[in-house]
Amino acid sequence: LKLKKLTLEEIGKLAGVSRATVSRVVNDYPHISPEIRERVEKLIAETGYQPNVIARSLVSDRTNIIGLVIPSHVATVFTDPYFPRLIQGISHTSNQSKLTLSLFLFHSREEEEYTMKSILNTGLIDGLIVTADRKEDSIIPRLMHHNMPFVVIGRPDTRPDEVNFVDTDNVAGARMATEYLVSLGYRRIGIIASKQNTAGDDRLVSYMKVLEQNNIPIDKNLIAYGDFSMTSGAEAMKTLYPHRPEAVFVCSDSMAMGAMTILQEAGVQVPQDMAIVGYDDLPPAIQVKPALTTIHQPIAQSGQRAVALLMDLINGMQERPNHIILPNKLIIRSSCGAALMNKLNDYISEDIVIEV
Amino acid sequence: LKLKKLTLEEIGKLAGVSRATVSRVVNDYPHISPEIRERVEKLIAETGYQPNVIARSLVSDRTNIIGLVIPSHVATVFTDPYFPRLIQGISHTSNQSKLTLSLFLFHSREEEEYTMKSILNTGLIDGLIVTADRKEDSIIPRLMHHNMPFVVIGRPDTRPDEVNFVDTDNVAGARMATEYLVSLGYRRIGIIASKQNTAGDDRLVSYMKVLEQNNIPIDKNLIAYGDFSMTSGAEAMKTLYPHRPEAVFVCSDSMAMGAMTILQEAGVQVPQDMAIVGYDDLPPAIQVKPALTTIHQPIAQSGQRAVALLMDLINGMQERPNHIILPNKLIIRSSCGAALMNKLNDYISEDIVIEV
DNA sequence: CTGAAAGCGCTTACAG
DNA sequence: CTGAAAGCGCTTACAG
Repeated sequence: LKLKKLTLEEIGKLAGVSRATVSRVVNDYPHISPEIRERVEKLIAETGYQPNVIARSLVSDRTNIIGLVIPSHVATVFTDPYFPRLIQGISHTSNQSKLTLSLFLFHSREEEEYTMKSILNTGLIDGLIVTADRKEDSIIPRLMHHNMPFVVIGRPDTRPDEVNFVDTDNVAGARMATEYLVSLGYRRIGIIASKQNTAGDDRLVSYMKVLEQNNIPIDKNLIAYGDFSMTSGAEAMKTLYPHRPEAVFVCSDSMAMGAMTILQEAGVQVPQDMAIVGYDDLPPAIQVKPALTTIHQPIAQSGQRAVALLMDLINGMQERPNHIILPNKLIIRSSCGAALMNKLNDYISEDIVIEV
Repeated sequence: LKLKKLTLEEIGKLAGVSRATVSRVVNDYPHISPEIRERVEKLIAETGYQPNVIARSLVSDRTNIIGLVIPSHVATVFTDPYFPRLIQGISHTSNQSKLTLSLFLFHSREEEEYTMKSILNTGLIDGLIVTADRKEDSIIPRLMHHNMPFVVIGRPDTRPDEVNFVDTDNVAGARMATEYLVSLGYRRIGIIASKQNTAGDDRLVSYMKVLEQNNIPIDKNLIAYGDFSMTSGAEAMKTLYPHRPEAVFVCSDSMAMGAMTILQEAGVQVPQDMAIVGYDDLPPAIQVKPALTTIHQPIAQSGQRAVALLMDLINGMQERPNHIILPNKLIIRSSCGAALMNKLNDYISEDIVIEV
């Protein structure tokens, strides 16, 4: 079916040289006579010849294909805008590095099992980027038994020390969020957290610490959990709302949007009646809520860094596990008072952006 | 760096047969003596041997890798939940068919140019799924000059007859949406449409036709356009709102959510003060708006059908271009009166779902 | 039913 | 600086 493509051999014949020489020209081998190089390059340009990457891979044992793995536990939240954002970052760096990105999205344990086996054994994939999940049967421990280079997005639950990962500074992010709300004068500050991953843990712990430091008692009625989906955010807000929080730190923008639909139905105005701080790096298209102050998590950048780190691993440029922690920013979209500004400036000013 | 993997040759040595025989066992060639087959299969199971797909591809000229191409013009709306949904469908069928899915997301024209050239010439990709765009420099006409099998998601703008595509029945969908609003008794029915693609065209034309058939004058002030993003939906609603529509058909759920934030700020209750019909197949996680009636577009299913069609093309099972048009459904989440029900039942009952 | 051999399109020591 | 040759790990006529 496929049309026959040109080969090195044929270019060589046309140029009157051997295929070895053409190969050397293609691969920028330095010691080639200028005339031959020119002749061959002209022919390549004219014919549009491009080397067969499969043949090349067979000899080099490198395909320049990397995989993004979304474990089956995570697939259920795959429609969250977090993932397109992550994919944008990964894809961008892959393109620049001339890597091909394959997407492995598993819809069941069996699919995951079968496909992972194939990924690990058939030689198609040079390395993997894996989104963290925390289930018992996580694929991360399993990956550690193989020699496939991989980078985790988010700090993995088990044995993070032994694994390469890229994460954002969730402790500092949640601290900024909570201190911001405290500095606005609120005392009854709720949280919609998550037990889904270590990011959720870090944010909850950091929130509690800030309350303690400010002598604000922790009220369990003001702590709810979601799974990062909009609906779970709405459900969580339903349980929080009866306890009359003045402010809520919602640990993802998607959950925040879900939470706000409940407030809307209840006739609660944000931020006048209740302050909300979200968390994520959703693109402008999603940020239609000027009322929503958020912690900006550089999702796309995480993807970029993950690809760069993975390339180092593939090239053997990395001895011990590397942990990249990217800083977050507080993005304030509504106006805020001078007292707040002073307090925040004292704190970590470069991490705070005011967009009014 | 990579550990040495087992080869056919080595399995053969262990089993005391030639690599040709092992190859035949692996590929289920029928005429093999039972003893040898059993011996080899046992060895394969014990060692976990899996054939090197690169070597296999080099001889078969097939990689079983398909690509999903998001043109650079479309990449800006890639964070819309439409894409994860589409990817879920494509990925699911790819996994089942033992195809590897590669994602080509272009951030600039140059990236698109460079990468498309490589896709078309290096032999890595067996076929492509392309999301439609309508710009002058669309990659679709270009693809037609090559012998790479491809399927378009959405009816392409130019020469659709010559191209394989999967689309949904936007004419029928928009008709259902508009007739639904008409049957509720509304006369001032607005639309937030889009000029981005043929789906937008079809929906707008169908909307206008239904109004005409019901002797409702078309008011240009009630027609606005967006680009499928939430913000554009919000912007569009800002221009519509001053003209006091009683109802608005918004041609995507994302735009509908954007539009509803404006209504919220204006204190307009949906559906009490204004009826809204959206369009898409967003997962339950996004559907936190019971107020929002929508046309259900089977996005994931489109992806599944596209993969199936693409496989046929790759296998040469398809002579002339195939156009798959999937039906939409009207999903009503708020209560509706008996008069409406009668009218809708007369119309196309199986396409209407009431979820109260 | 099974094996030796050719070949897929490259790369890369090795020789000259 | 260049070419002939070996080899990457498979598949598949061809012989037997």
